Amino acid sequence: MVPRGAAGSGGAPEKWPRSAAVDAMSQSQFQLDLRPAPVDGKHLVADLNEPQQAAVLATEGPVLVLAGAGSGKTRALTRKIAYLVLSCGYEPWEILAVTFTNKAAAEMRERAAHLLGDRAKDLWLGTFHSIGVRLLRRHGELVGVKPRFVIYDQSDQQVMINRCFEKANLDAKAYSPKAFGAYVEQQKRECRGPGHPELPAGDFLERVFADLYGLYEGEMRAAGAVDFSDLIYLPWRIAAENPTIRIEWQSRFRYILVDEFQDTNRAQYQLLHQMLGPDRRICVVGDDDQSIYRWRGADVQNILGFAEDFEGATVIRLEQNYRSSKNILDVAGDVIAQNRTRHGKRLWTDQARGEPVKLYTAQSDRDEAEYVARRVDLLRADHALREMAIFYRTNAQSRPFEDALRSRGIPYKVVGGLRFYDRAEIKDLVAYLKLVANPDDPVSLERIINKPARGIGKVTLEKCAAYAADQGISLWRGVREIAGDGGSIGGKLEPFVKLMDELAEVAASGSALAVIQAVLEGTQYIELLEKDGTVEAQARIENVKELVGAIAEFTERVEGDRSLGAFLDEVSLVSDIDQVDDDGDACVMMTAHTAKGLEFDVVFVTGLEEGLFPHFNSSDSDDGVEEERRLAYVAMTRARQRLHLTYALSRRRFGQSSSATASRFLDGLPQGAVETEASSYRPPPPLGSGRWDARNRVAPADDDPAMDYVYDVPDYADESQDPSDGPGPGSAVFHPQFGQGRIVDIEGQGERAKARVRFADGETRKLMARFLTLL
DNA sequence: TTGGTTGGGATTTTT
DNA sequence: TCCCAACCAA
Repeated sequence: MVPRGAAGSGGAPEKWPRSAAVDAMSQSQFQLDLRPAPVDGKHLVADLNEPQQAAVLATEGPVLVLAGAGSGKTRALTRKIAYLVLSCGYEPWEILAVTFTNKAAAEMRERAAHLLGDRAKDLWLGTFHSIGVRLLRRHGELVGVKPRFVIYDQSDQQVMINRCFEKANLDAKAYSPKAFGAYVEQQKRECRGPGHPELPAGDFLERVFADLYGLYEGEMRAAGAVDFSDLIYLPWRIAAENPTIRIEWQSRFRYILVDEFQDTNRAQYQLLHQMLGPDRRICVVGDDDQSIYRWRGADVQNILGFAEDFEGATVIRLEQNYRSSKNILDVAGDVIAQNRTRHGKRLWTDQARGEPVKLYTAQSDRDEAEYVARRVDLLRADHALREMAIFYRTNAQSRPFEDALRSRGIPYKVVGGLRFYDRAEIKDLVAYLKLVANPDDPVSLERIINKPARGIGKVTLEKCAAYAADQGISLWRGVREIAGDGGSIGGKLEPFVKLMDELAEVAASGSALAVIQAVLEGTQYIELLEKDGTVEAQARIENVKELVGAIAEFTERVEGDRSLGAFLDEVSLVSDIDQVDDDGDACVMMTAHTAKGLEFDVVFVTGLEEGLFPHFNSSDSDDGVEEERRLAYVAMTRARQRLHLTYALSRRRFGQSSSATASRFLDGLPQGAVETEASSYRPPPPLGSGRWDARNRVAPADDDPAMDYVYDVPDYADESQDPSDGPGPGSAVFHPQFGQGRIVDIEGQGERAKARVRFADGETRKLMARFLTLL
């Protein structure tokens, strides 16, 4: 390959946007010499299957790739990028590739680097949000955003909303600030700003919110802050309102690729439309069966209607799965097949059947966790721990698994829950950094003005706020002016103002690392924690050190004056999954949502109970249940070799245990592919036979991981758990001959009770209830 | 202003 | 069960 020399660095896309003159120069003068001659792309697709090849080679006009789970879409996508650059004459910075997470972007860049070398650095590759930040940094003034804006996360935004409620004299109890936050997000998702004619104004509340929306936006701009939705909405507005910019973007992004297209929302779709030139060179990749973010505003219609929206679009289906064994694919396929609203496709594989999918019925959440931990321990012989993952519906479910793994000394890693950057001590320190970057940010200021304690309480702060409002200046300027006036309040404020001035000086000449060190120095943050001496304080110190480490690492990566701002941008946009590093061998656990896009040798999908997975809050609508089912499908299709499904008959919630029944997603699993395992407990009582007795428990067999527990006997003697309210229509049951089923109805009582049961094979049979065991 | 206690409420999922 | 917000005492 011809080295790119001068034109390469001169045309560095990071300095974007270059003036038109530079563009013209680099193209006319250097293009002939330095653009590598297009190479025949055959070697790039030689090892791909036919539809994958088609996806890579379709470079004119809109392309929709419907890519099933594990069908090699990332591979096809990366090859396509390489093909565009190496064979079609695109420069890397003319290609925009949007991924769902930063981690996915980093992976794609790394893969692209194998094919493109250094040039991969120049690709526009990131999440919608990170791309949005870059666009907004450059052109934000056009929509009233300062170039040095900070990004508010959800909790910062909530604080700002509370301020607005106070300013507007609204009772936070009568008009929920949370609901308003959701309102703002929803409007921006629909590309509607304050005063937009289509803002909902039906009821009183909506009119109150519509007014408040204007106030909120004004306060955000004055604070030099943007919220998450702004990162999409504002770039869209810039393009929509400024034809020159729109044309500039369109000619810059000559080819656009979007991954996980099923989870894009309307604003993202609209932004794409703005950036897309008349040639419509766009390739979107997604899977309607894996759409799991409808609750966050994702619009499946984007992918379902793509072919109509983009007339003449090429549609390509990737249906061969390279990831999972046939048994796993069969089970997942049967689960998703029960959804009505889908394109309808069936993945296939030429892999072997593999291990049967294991279904385990646990007595309790603890029993479930013990089973999983024991399995993990056994499977360590064949699989690295990092190749084993435990998935659950809600973060709160992680604890029993943590306990069980810890007690066996198995290293594990919990992904999600409380994010690193959401921890109080980290938020404090980041708030200092944010304030240095943008002193007008009142949310960060209020957070840290009295951390550590400086005797600045509510009253003092209110006086400052009143003064600032009176003078029409920012809170920070109000604080600074009062600090200088020699009064008693001023005396308390002065040291703080002095500290901030010092920090600003450090920031002016130093890196982000220098600033954080000055913050720690000036606040004695670590020393104060040390004095505390508690275990929690120790953990906090560790976190602080980790933050400093992260900043040090970052400062090396990004040089110079931009490092503080760039670091803040990055921390504002990291997600849980981005934080997962591959070093260290540990079993990982996370929610099913977080699992999207990952794969493991061994997967445990846990808590498959009615009300939990599918979750109550989604169970009342068909759409809701279908989304839950897709989520279950996503979770199951992460598995390469072994898939374990588990549920528990009793589960602790809010500290007390309540009984549960098997999830409907376990109904009708394909007989041949699934193997049932029961817990060590003697099965619960036949219907109508009275109470279950712990004495009936059979002795566990030593070598069976399911037979490992002799404790945790469910407390059926407890009044609240009277079994009479257990078995009934809907209960999951087990029959020695017909397997699992669900009771339709029961006749008679005691020994002579008969039940009609719908079994997994779809048949409904009438049987003596005493031959059934309640699951 | 601060720090502690107490009572009520929470749990869906997150860029 | 745990976490936070509101309240209260010093």
